[in-house]
Amino acid sequence: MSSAVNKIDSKGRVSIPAPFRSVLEFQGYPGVYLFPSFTSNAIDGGGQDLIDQISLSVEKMQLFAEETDALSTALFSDTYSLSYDQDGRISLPEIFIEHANLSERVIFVGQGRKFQMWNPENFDEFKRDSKIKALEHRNLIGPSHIDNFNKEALD
Amino acid sequence: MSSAVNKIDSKGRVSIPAPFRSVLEFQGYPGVYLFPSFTSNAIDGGGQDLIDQISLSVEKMQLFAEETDALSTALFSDTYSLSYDQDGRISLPEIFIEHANLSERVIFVGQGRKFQMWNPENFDEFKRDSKIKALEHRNLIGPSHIDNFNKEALD
DNA sequence: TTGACTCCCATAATATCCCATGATATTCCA
DNA sequence: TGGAATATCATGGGATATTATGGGAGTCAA
Repeated sequence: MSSAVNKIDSKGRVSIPAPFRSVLEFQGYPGVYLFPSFTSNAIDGGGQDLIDQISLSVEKMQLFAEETDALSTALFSDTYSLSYDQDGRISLPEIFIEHANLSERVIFVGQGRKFQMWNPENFDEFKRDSKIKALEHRNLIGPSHIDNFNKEALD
Repeated sequence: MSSAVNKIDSKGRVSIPAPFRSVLEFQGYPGVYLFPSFTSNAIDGGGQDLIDQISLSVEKMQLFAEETDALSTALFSDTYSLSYDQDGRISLPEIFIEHANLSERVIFVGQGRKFQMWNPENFDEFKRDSKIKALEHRNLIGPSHIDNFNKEALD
């Protein structure tokens, strides 16, 4: 998966990088699920697998707390299921443009089962952040495929 | 899933967002069932599936209840079945305008099999509150997708 | 008549389809 | 192996379809 920078064209379209698409299609749905990252100015994305997993967590949560019902409403309201066109492009809802501070270009960063979309400049900044340094450190300890994805993103 | 803001025009009409319509029509009836939410200043909406499901649970409960009418009255008295016109618009009964405190615009919030209609400002507030509460009680909830959202922050 | 509602049409904005092109990557074959 | 033929991909842009919204005209009831 690794990472790739693509352009947002004048119509607001952006290509999902081909390697990402093949993973998504393997999961059965020719499109992506996108939602704003809770903790950073990025967009979290994934395929059917990711959304199935999240739905499951939500159901579990609802056994324990009524207020999580409210939370899932809040989260799902910002979750979009976007199927891409025959050229593999989607057009981003305004809310994502704002949340991730996007303009010309987007970087797709693979993270195993999911991926993130960033404004490339913001991502560079984030890379310098200590949280990523911590992930780098994990590479030294025990390589996993998730860590490999992150390593490439950091190169 | 997803959400969309639409306008209430001078005649009191509002378009049901196209993605929602296609789900409703798939359920066999070109219209919506609407009823005031019990728990918030919002309107709950859905298609044939939702109403079938509610009817079924009411019937089940009535097998055990003495005052059978009270329950279904409570549930159905404020439930409207509104078919939309060829442009996909409905006009909202006054009771909903009041209950959800609507004026210019409505936000439609998808929730899987059903959806809600809110005054956009009220919904923003609701969204903020539920996220804050969820963060406060994160430790009580256990492993969940909230933690996924926060994993980066916690590492 | 007036007011509420519906049907119908117009329009602007947006989204989608479809094709072209240049760049890069991959394959194939002498 | 080297280099031409082919395929894949990101991107641009024209044409078309869909959508949300405004407003005119008709219907019906009070």
